[in-house]
Amino acid sequence: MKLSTKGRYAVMAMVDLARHAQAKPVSLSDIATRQEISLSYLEQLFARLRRAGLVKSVRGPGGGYRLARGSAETRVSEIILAVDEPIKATRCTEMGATGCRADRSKCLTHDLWEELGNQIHTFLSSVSLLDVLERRLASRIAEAPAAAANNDSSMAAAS
Amino acid sequence: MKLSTKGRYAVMAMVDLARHAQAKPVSLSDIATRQEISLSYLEQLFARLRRAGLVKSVRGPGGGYRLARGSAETRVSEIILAVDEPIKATRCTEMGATGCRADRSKCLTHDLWEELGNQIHTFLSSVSLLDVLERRLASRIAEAPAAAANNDSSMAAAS
DNA sequence: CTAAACCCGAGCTACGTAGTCGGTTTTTCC
DNA sequence: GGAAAAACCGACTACGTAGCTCGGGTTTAG
Repeated sequence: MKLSTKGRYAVMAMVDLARHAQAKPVSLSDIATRQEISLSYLEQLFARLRRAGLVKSVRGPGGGYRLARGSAETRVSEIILAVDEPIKATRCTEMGATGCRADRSKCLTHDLWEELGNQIHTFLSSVSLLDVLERRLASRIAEAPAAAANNDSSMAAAS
Repeated sequence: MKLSTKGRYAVMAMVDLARHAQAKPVSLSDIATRQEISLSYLEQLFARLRRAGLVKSVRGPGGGYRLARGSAETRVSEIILAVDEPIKATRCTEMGATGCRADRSKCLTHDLWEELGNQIHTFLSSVSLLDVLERRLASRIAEAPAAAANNDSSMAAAS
């Protein structure tokens, strides 16, 4: 799961789309001005979102985009996966399975990154567009039991 | 929390260091050959790790590095924060607080990224070097209750 | 038939990662 | 004391790619 500004832009746009969903479809230029994202860049993002089946397009004047499903059925993880294609993750996966298993010690961290990926995906899968709109971001996740003593709090989302 | 290969290299090196911790300190060239990371690059990483107080150096022949604390007391999150300085996250933070609060609709996703950052940090804080060494990566985190229906499983760690 | 929208892909640019290089300083051991 | 092993330092660079622009289509309402 890649976490870039591209994915963030896509989510911003989709939230905007969900917010302004009405009878009429929403045009990209509306989203562009509201969210301050360039129109042509948005077009690229929505091309991918459409191919992924997350939105439907209506062409011609008065056209625009609609959510393919409801805002409660569209999860953030889907949006990010649609625009940021997955790419390779841990060094050993590039080496094609064998190299990794051959020298165990080299890939001690392998499980760690995989598990981290799972965590991120699980979280983002648990959040729908509607959740974001209504600011329902309950820490769905139980606090880690031990070890969470000090908080070097300088947090920031990944880029 | 930035998730780059730099951070991964640092964690790999620190796990290697924890694994080979003995009476003698571990030299970077040993780590370099075992983990296939260039020596000079490792030097840069360990300079930061040292400044962050995660390792101690011993100079001169037979010198090298030691963990400043035990492997059970060193958390993965600390390593990543030490080498990948935090950087800006959510666009509105760059705009300096006011801009964000002024137009609420623009920052609907703000809470989402912040919460995601918390999730990642919480997870990585819950894992110590010893945990990685012994492959104790229990899904410390409760499965998300609803919504986790489909698994579009193409996962990969962030880059 | 015109204009509003979507659609498409080629191309550009600035930035950060990942890495090199050449050197200095400390310290051990012969 | 001198050689050698290590940490230390900082400047420099190549390269990928994220992020964005441009210039054209194509569809369709009015």
